[in-house]
Amino acid sequence: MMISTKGRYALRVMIDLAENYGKGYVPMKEVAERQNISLKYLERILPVLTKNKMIEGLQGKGGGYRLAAEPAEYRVGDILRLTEGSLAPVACLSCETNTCERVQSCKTLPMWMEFHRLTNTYFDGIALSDLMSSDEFVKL
Amino acid sequence: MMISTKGRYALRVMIDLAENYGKGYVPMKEVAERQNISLKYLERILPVLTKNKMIEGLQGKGGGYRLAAEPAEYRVGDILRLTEGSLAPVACLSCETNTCERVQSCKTLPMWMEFHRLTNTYFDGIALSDLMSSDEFVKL
DNA sequence: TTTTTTACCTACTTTTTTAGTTGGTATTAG
DNA sequence: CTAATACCAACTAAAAAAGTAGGTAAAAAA
Repeated sequence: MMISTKGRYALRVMIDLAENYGKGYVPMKEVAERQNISLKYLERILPVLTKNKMIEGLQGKGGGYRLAAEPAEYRVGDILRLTEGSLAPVACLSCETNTCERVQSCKTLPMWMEFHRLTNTYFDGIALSDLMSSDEFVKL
Repeated sequence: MMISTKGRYALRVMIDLAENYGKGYVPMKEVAERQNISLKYLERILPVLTKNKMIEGLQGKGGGYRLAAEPAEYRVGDILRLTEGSLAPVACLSCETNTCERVQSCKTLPMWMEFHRLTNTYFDGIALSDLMSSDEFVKL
């Protein structure tokens, strides 16, 4: 399985916040209930999104989270790469610590690279706004 | 990471056998040495390929494995689906045990389904013969 | 100023998956 | 009979995934 709960939950939270865009700060407790996800687990997933300015958190009563920009500004690819670390299909692509000494002769590497490119292109082609309830998701 | 060693090793074994196609049975010991993979681990991975008639094993001295058909007959997608179980990006797609009760309202499901289709199409578009040393792998 | 509500933080735990290893048995050629 | 091979089942160690526990800090409302 390529996408873990981290990425899937983060995406669902982002969609939820997108659907509440413009209504101020939304408490994560509400999102967790709506999405039926453990609040505590969500709290562990969100920091990477706030640190990368995707969402903004406000502490205290009346606080919560909100999107930092319009839903159309967000690419699903960015959200998944942040939360999953990478969308690479095999380890030797995910970072520069490529310790594989067969790189030069590897017969499958080009295939993995091309698939990686394809994956990024696909998810970068989808905006958060494409996944909101009002829209029907249609993609060739 | 989507593809584990099971799928990657199986693919390398298949390429190795493809490059020795027509030369009779090749002992897995040789393949393991060439590919620098534990023979014992390979022995655990291969049964699914033999049971599905992808390769043929012959016991005893002078035995080994060989492809059951020409390299061009094999699709990378088939090899990966057999060894990895499925190429689905998320669990809710990989089988009919879809216990998720949000199926109807899930805003991300169509996106995962389309990516799944894309993935299968990509890997089904590559034949084992495309990965052999003689060929230069070029794919749009 | 006290209470309540929220984000934010760190360490721990449990379960599952991955990546093997160990120790064999069955079969076949020479 | 011996050597080389495929074939088989149980076990193990390490890592990752998925989530819990138990707080602190900040801000608004009472």
